[in-house]
Formats: sequence, structure tokens, C-alpha cells
Amino acid sequence: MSDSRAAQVYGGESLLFLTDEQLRQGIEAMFFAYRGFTADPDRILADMSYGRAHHRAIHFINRAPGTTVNNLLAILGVTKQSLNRVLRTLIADGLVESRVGKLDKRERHLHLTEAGQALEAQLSDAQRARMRTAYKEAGPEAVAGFKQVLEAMMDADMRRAYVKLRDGTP
Amino acid sequence: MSDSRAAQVYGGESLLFLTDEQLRQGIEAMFFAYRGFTADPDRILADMSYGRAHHRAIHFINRAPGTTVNNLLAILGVTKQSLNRVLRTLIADGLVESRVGKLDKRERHLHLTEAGQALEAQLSDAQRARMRTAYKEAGPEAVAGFKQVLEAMMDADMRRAYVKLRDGTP
DNA sequence: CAGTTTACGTCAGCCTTGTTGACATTCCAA
DNA sequence: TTGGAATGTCAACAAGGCTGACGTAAACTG
Repeated sequence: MSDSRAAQVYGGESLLFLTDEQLRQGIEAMFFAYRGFTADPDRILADMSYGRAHHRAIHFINRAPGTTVNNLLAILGVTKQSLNRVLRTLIADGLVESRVGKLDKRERHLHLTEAGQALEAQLSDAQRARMRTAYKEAGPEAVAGFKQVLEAMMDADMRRAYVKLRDGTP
Repeated sequence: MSDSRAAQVYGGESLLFLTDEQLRQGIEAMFFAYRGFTADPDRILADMSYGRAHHRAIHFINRAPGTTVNNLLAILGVTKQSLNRVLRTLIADGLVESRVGKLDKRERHLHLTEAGQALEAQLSDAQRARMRTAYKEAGPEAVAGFKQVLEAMMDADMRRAYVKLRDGTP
């Protein structure tokens, strides 16, 4: 596994980008970048009594309005108890609305209220602003590569969720 | 801010990659990919009584052996109390060694013991394996773009830390 | 040399966010 | 009608952030 001699060539293609050093750079890039990625929303949320978990819930409810709790659970990858605690406060604070399903009354369909949409926009704007700057700095080809690698890094089920969200809302 | 009409062209260059939809895809890609990124080490650590915080400490001590507590603090971006809790257990368990500085005796220089290096290798191998697969799947050009965008996404001081680690150990 | 600053450790307490386990309710479907 | 699925809730707990306060030793500085 710990193969530092990956500077081989086969099939005519250089594999220099697969050295442990290259891989480690990618690992550290992910670590540092993710910090930046969450920094702006975190700052906004710190003032309110919300955290990153609330942001995630708000983001995906906005992204797929009417989604069920179970669906959201799968996307967020947390337990229903964890999610429920977050949803409870968001509903109590009037940011999220929970509507009993019409076809299946066990299900709860989640929607953002106007206040919820306002907060979503505020958080989203901050996060997008950073993304936009990064995209601009790196250029379109880099962005394409960025997405390719990230997608390849996901677990299979997360990748399905990602692609579904991406292609489901054109 | 929420400009959905970014499909403009100026200076002859398409800015289609800067639409809100494109940016949102990037945001979700980061979210889902980061989950995959941490999944393998998390699984390994779950069996022991360690968490992601221990992994981070071990990673950067391995990366910069002899680093001081203050230095590590800056890289990890946590409080000294938080880091201390983690370091204390790692030192107690014989994975990390803390040596009093020779020039400045206030400083503690951190090193991995053999056991620490073994765990680091185990965690690192798992994480690199995933990176390697992703890199292979996406190809060298995508990897270059991936790193460019991530670097552009970092806060200025994190970017400095990243570059320093990257270029300091060639 | 005296006083201040720096580096580090630690105690106490709080918060968010994750976990498991147990249990109730509602309702669909076989 | 009964089993299972979807949801919600209570309780208890742990990891890992945070702040504030305090102590010690070493280094720096006027």
C-alpha cells in the first residue's frame, strides 16, 4: 500500500500523479479546503443558535422541497434522532414546515418557510461567493477536473444521491 | 449575489461554469466527497477509542515531525484545550512522544513512536487507497484541476500552511 | 535584575452533534 | 387483522468543539 515508488510509466501514460506525495497533497488539500468551505456559513450560524447540522438540513430541504424525513436521513447520513433534534428546532422556529403526506400519511414532507428560504439564501450566498471566487481563479477546466475527482471519491450511494440531485433538477 | 443569469460571455470566455447551479453542484460535491474522504479512517478508528481528531493530530505530526504544539494548533485550527485532550491520550497510549525543546525549553516537540507510525500508516494507507482510485478514475488533468480549485477555496492562512507543507517536504 | 510575554498544561463547565436503545403511534399492505 | 414500515420521542452517553481561569517554567526586554 505505502508505495512511494509509484513513479512508473506503463501504457505510455505517466503515473507521477499517483505517488504517495501527490496523494498526500490531495488529502491535505481536502482538509484545508473543507475548512474554508464551511467557514462562511459557520460564521453566520454562530450568531444564531444554529450549527452546521442545521445548515445541511436547510440546504437539502431547499434543494428538494417536499422531501421526506427518511429521504433526508439517507442524504445526510445521520440517525433519525440526530436529524429530528435539528428539525424540531427548525420547525419550532418557523423555518421549516412539516406536512403530513397525502398519499402516505406516515410520511412528513419538508418545506422551507419564507423565513427558512431567507436564511438559506443568506448561507448559500456566502458559500457560493467563495466557490465563485475559487472557480474564477482556477478556470473552467480546473473546475471540471475538480468535480470529476470529487465524484470519484464518493461512496457509491453518496454518488448516486449526488448525481440524482445534479441531474434531477436541470 | 444569487445571480442565476451568470450564463454570460465576456472577454470571449464562457462563464457558464459560474452559474448558481454549477456552484451548487460544487458545494454538494464537496459535501458528499468529504464524507467518502473521511469514511475509511473513521471506520478504522471506531474500533479503537479514537476519533477524527486523533487522526488529524497523527497525520500532521507524521508530516512534520518535531513540530511544536503551537504550530500544530495553528494548522489544525482548534483550541489548545481541544488539542491537549487528544495529545494527552495519544501520549499516554504511547503513540506520540513529547520532547522538551533544546533551544527553547518551553516548547514541546512532537514525534510519532513506532506504534504511532504504524497506526499512521494504517490510516494513511486506507485514505490514500481511496484517493488513488479517484485519481486513476479521473486522470492527471482532472487531478491538477482538483487541486487548483481546492487551493483557491482555502482561507489565506490555511493556504499558506498547505503550500508550506507541500513545498517544504519535496 | 524585575517585569512581561510566551508556551504549555490543566481544571471546570458548556454546547453541538453524533451515537444506541427502548417504546409509542400511525398506517399501509399482505 | 396482523406484521412491518415510517415517524417521533425520551433517555443516556460520548466525542470534540468552545470559553474562562489559573499555574508553571522559560524566554525576552527594558
